[in-house]
Amino acid sequence: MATKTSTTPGPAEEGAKSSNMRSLSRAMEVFAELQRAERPQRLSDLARNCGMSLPTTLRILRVLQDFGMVSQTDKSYRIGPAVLPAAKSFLENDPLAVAGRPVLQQLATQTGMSVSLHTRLGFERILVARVQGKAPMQYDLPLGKRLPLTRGAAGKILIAGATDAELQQVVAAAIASGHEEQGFTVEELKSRLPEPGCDYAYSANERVVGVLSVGVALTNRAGRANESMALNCPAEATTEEKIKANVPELRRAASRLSELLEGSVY
Amino acid sequence: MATKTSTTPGPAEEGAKSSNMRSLSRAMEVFAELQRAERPQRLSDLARNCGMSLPTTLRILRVLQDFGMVSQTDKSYRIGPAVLPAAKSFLENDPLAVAGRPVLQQLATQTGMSVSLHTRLGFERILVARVQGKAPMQYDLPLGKRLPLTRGAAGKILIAGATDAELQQVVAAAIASGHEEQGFTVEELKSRLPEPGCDYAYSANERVVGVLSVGVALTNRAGRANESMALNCPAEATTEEKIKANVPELRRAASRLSELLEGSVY
DNA sequence: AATATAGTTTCATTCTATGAAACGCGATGA
DNA sequence: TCATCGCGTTTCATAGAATGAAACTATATT
Repeated sequence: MATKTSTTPGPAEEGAKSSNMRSLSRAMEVFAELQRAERPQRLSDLARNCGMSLPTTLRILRVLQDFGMVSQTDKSYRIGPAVLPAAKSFLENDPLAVAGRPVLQQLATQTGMSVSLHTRLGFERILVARVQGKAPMQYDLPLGKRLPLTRGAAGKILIAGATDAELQQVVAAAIASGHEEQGFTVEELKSRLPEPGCDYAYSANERVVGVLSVGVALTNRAGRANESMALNCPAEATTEEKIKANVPELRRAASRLSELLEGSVY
Repeated sequence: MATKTSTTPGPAEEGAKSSNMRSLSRAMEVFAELQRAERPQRLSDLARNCGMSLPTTLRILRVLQDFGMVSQTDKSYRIGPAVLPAAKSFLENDPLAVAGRPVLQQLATQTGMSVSLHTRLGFERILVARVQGKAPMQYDLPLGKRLPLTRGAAGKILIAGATDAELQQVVAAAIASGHEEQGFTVEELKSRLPEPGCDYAYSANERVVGVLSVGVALTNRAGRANESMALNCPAEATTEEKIKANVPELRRAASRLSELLEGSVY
């Protein structure tokens, strides 16, 4: 009764796997490109950035618009309202998001720290759930935020066992998304990652200055780790020692959630 | 300098406009179908409900999964985590959502009632923003909720000037989505709609028993009304007279928002 | 007004998307 | 244990959808 959950880490970013369903893949790239840039985009920008012809891009946009995935004002395009019901559906139906909330809540109460749950998507991670701790964590981290795999305990633990080839891609993506400087190398990244054999990651002032964190991966049996859970705390309220003392609790919560996910026969 | 904003009301639901980009249109239908059913879906269900062959449905799902729009556990599919960043992008960049929030906030403070902002999508409307009033409105109405056009002031005002042919489609969609009973007719619907010439709609106990509401449409110059704003209040805290007394304020807020939307040169 | 730039439509060609059929596989039941 | 069934997956030949060049229109810039 093996349960295999996956949101394939596949392309998700710049064209990679080609072949199947070309037009659909391209449409998804246009859609992704629209999100990447904060500002609304013009047709010609989208076409150029996605590397496709104007007519093709236009046709894609028109269909997406018909379904509300894209809206248009004058000549500029942006994400449309149909994504809201989709997000609602995800938050209400995805086992990770649903089962995760109470687990996070309990852990936050136990530890007094903020707890967050991330899913890997391509070469980034996405914040899927979060519960505030006692120390309020001023900086804002809303649901759906795209975060790097290269920084923060919750990111690093997801690439702890990765091959050099994959780390290379991770680094490239982090640079492309502006999370790392231009010259950032795999070697530098490796120096941050947990020692082999260590099942948790630690970070201090890595993604956000003044914040410490520890993170562990959820165990999707028979598959590369795809989700992670982390504790965050402002430096004023904790120390490396103290936050690491919570790793056993964190580990326990993560196992509990992993088991819940296996159990639910979706 | 006419500003034309549109999220085409087009298909969005059951296949309608066919022709262009068949594979993409079908993919969007699969995606929509996945949201419609709360429960995760099996491949064969999706294929049947969308009226397409198994191989085609499978190929579509695989591509959507590559981009995180869909996730799979064993043999069942559901909406994937990539919709969260998309929703975030919408909420942060869409002029309606962005400009709407402060306007709603102010109106809620002024009137003490809950204020909500909706966008038409296909033959439904979607809750895009909401601010609670003093009387807390117990029932939950989260962002992204799909609501009918046939009930509630915010819905009815969006079809106030519609043709019979269109009302017929609205009625069909409302029945299909379970918002209206099987035998519901266009005539019944018409009896609820505001009198011709009246620029606001009123409802009492229509969608939710014990709630009164008034709604007005935003004026996208040169286009069918696509967005609406409404005040809601529990019956204990107001009366038809009292809530209607707020219509001028509501109208004013809606105009203000409409102007903001025109102004922003996106 | 003239020019340049961006968007849109047309159309012939190519190759992708498609479903029928064959296959694999696990579950159910005899 | 074996046969049967249902569902998912792969293969493959074919139809027709997706594509980009080019022509055309609209909009901005000088």
